[in-house]
Amino acid sequence: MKNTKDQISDILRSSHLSVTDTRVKILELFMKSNGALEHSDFEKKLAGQAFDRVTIYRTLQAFIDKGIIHKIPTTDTSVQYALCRSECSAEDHHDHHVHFKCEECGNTLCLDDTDIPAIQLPKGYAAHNIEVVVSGVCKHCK
Amino acid sequence: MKNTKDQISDILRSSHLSVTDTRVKILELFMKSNGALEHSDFEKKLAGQAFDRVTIYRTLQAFIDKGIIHKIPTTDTSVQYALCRSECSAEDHHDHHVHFKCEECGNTLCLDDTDIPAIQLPKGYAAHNIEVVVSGVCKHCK
DNA sequence: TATTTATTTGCAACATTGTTGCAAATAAAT
DNA sequence: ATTTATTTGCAACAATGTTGCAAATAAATA
Repeated sequence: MKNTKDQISDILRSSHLSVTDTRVKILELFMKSNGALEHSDFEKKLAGQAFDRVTIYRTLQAFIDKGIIHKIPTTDTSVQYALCRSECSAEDHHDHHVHFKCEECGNTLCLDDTDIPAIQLPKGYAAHNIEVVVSGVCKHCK
Repeated sequence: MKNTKDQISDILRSSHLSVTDTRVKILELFMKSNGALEHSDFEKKLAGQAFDRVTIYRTLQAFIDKGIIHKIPTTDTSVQYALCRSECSAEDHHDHHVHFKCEECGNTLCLDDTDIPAIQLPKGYAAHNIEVVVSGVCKHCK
């Protein structure tokens, strides 16, 4: 059984990204976290550890480009990021699961086993991607 | 049949908001538009007409608070706003319709007649609100 | 392993977006 | 017409996101 560091190196290498401190650290945080993270979370969690704001932006963008993480839509100006499952690739982010935002703890979760139902669009509309974000109370807060 | 200005005054008054130039102008833009609008749209459309940035922020927030408009989630830092239908109120934004973002024209539309299907959440999760944003190609761009 | 090459990082500077307090202007109430 | 309450615009600030470039680091090569 591989340790986390090795897993992370593998993910980076298979995405053709060099293995650097920042990238390892950020992926570690994703793997430790049970929910989505946003940019400011990284600035907080990495505070004092001398990771530049700009580097965090660029790292997250690189992970998006390579299909390692995906964005979750929000109604505010924050951008939530979560790890993709293994099936995702750079070209095709098929994260066909529901996202859940808990109004109590504020956490956003990927409900990996909750499928997105088919939606009957009006005539003339073609769907490429469907995002579902449910808000409410999660099982830990109820 | 009432004209738009009168309709707008009615909406504002019934929400207990004073009828001011900025509010009328912004509601007009919403009524003219066939899709969602974001803050920067107003800065552009109202450019030269001496409406302060801050006033636009406060106007949009007031409209949200009164249930006149609602936000549509996005995966970027923009915030999209669209008119609510008459059934919405300050306490209850029940906009149970699907939102559609066209990848061609960039427009975001409310598909008012497309219902959001029921979603079976895992045990322990309680849903208060469900947001569905479909992206693809709209009927005008196909 | 040492050296070269390619990539990534941190810094500085800047652009954009969102917020707050307060006096002046405007709308509503009297 | 006057008073009262609300809204606006300005200034100043805070937070967030972007770009160019030299220095640092990782990967590739010898």
